[in-house]
Amino acid sequence: MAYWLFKSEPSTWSWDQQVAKGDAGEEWDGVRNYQARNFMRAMKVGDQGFFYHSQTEKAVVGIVEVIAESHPDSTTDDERWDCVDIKAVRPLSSVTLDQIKADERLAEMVLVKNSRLSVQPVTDAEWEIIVALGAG
DNA sequence: GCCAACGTTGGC
DNA sequence: GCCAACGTTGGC
Repeated sequence: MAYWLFKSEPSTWSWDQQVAKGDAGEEWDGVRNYQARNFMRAMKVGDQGFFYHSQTEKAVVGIVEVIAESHPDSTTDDERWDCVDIKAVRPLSSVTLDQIKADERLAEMVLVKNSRLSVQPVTDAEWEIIVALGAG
């Protein structure tokens, strides 16, 4: 099983909105970046990911799970863009970007190295560290 | 609100 | 196929 990170501006699509969708989940649509799309194409049902709020909050706020593998993005007719469906699993006590940057074990995270990429892979080690930080 | 970084587009 | 111009993102 692989781990990922999904980034969203809370004013556009927030954790609360994701939670409101329940087990039915929702498309992670709107991605128009090849790297991010390719990561979504690599996802399998059951993979887990962090839900990250950019902009005002800049924190990992919850855990999501992939419930449908990549398929055409329903928000565009452009066949280049695919997306997966995800559902909220459980909230985390916020792990802020500051905390992540302050932890030298997380210095290689894509979130730190390439902050603009909206869908990213997370290593097993990074996953464990952040889950622990978010245990509250 | 600004600006740096980065990805994408389009002209050549 | 290169590269300049442009648009977008996200941290500050």
